Amino acid sequence: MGRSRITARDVAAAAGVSQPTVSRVFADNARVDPATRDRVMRAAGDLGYRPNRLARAMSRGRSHTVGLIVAGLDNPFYADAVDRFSRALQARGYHAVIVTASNDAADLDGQVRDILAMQVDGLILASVSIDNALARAASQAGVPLVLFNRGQHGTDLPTVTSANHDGGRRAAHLLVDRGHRRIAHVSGWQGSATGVDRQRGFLDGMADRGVAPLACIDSRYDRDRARRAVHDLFGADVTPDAIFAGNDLIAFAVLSALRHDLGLSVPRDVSVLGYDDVAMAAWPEFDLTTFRQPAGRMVDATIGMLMDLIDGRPVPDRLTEIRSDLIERGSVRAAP
Amino acid sequence: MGRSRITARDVAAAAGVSQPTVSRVFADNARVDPATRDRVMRAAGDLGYRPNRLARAMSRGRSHTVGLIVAGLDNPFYADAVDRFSRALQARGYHAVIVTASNDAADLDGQVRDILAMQVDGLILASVSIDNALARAASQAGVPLVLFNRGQHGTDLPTVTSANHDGGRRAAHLLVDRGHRRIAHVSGWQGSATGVDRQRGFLDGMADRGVAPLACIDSRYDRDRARRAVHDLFGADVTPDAIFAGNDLIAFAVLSALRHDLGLSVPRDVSVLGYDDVAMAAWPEFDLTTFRQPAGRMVDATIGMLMDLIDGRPVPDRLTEIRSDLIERGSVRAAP
DNA sequence: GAGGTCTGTGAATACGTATTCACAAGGCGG
DNA sequence: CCGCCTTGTGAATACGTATTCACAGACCTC
Repeated sequence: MGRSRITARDVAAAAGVSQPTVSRVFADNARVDPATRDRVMRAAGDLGYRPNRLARAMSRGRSHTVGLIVAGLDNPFYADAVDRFSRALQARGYHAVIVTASNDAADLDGQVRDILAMQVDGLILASVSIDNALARAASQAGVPLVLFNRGQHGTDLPTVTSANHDGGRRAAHLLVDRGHRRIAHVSGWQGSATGVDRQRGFLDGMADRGVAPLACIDSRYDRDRARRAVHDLFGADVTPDAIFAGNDLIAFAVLSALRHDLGLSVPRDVSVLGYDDVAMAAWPEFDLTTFRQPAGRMVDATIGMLMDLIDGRPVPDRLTEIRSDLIERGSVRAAP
Repeated sequence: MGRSRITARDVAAAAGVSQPTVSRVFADNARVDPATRDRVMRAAGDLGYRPNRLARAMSRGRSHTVGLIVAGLDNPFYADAVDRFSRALQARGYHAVIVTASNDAADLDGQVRDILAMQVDGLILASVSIDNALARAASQAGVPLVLFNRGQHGTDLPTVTSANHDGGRRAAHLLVDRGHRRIAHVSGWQGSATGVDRQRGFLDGMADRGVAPLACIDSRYDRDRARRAVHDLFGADVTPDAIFAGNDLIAFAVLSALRHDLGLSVPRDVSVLGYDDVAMAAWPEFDLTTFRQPAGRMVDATIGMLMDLIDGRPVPDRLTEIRSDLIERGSVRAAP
């Protein structure tokens, strides 16, 4: 097991040049005699040399590495996002160091400081919010960060989300316009900006139409909690005829509870509306009407913003909100 | 934006000691006077110093970083595995550099060499198989690797999988024992060891019982292909009364096709058996009987094996197969 | 043909930490 | 009181690359 890595010095010796010349050949920005370059490239090929990225990072002060901190990988939306992030970064010569976090702020602090010690060039926080102390630590270290789909109220940290408030509002409009009057919201976690914004949008949208919402129940993005919420809703005197769910996974849980626990039919008895448009939403078991968060566009915007920050380019907008389009399937009834 | 990272030298100056002493305090294996240690720790705390992990890696020849190459993040089983891997590695002071790969060998080669240049201490290949040239490149670089759930026939690379052949065989036994005689297999990709082993096990299990399999169709882990396979099966003269699916995702596609395209009832008309036991299998829409691949145990075994290899400890078994237990739910009919 | 610019390369050094080596101070046994 | 061992620390150096600086030679201009 040869820990005998080939170094630029080895290549230099083989090609009859000095180590800096090898470095210049691989740097691509310095002028090298074509004949010399050929010799070096041939020697490098023969020896199987690849520049040590750690050493390069040390020397240039750029690791070409980005920290990707994500919670909720059990949600296919975020699994998909991680997939896209990693590909997008690779395409730009970067690599992602992945850290899976809980929503526990104490853990997160250590994890972020740990990953900052790895000299990442940037930080993406997906589905995770951070406090000001942490944001300051990152900015003090000169490491830019972008929040993905989990804005932070009361800060001006660069953020990419879908237009959650707008989506929530349009959800309310849609359900009212389809003739529903007893509309409940099984919301996302009210400790997350995503959950809060969608709920506020929903409430504003209801107010727009002059209809009082039946109830808002926090599911905390938990399937069991969502199921119990449905049971509670249907145990009351006035029962909903439509449910707006905080995201698709919640909507699936709501569908299960309605159909399998309560024996109700969707959308005949109750309409269900989701948010995200994960792949499963199109499966015939769910056939979920939902607002699509365009993961591809959101990831591209995030990467673009991060790269601008890393390279010191001005960032047009610190807050990018991408509109969610309604994907109409079969879980919300047609207009009466 | 201060690129002005605090270095050990700064801490040394503040504490009135030399840089190596600071290094010793943080190394934890060298003897330092308690009073000195206190002064250094205090200074480090005041300045917010954390050792630069890149420099540490350069100096020690250990990056405490592992490459995690994964395909199929759209399968919740692998999303869950990534989550577990990242947590398990963090718990041991390691970090994961994630690379999402397709099953295209040409891409993979570049990606692996790229990540080797990052001086990772080890490599985990999840749901990805590699050719011998690549394995040699890694071993030549002195970087151990472990295959997770995608063994490689004809090599002796360290591998952790579930007991796929055994599982396939028991799948056949179960279906025959439940009175089925027209059993089809909508298999996983026959370019993957996982898919091949489960199918071979299935065929051997059928032979054990003296029942001829109705058909084996390669779904390539693709939902549409699986759906077409079901259509084909039910377009033939003899139609199946049970289907063993290559994994849970395939089983879900099969269920959709049976119920929504063909109007059949499960398990009354057809039994469906899966493999993996992803979380969704327990949802009432699917209620899937399946073999559980214990992700936690498999990940632990993988990490354990990799750490042994990294630290130069002898590895008890290069091939770890973890038995899959049957999780009986409602998609396979009871004994007649 | 002298002075100037341009091109290509090597020597030296920086990046931040860990480690080896040397050394001073202190404790101890004889 | 001398030699020896132990303990704690600093000076020097290594890890592998990128970059700065200096310099040699080629080429050009007037």
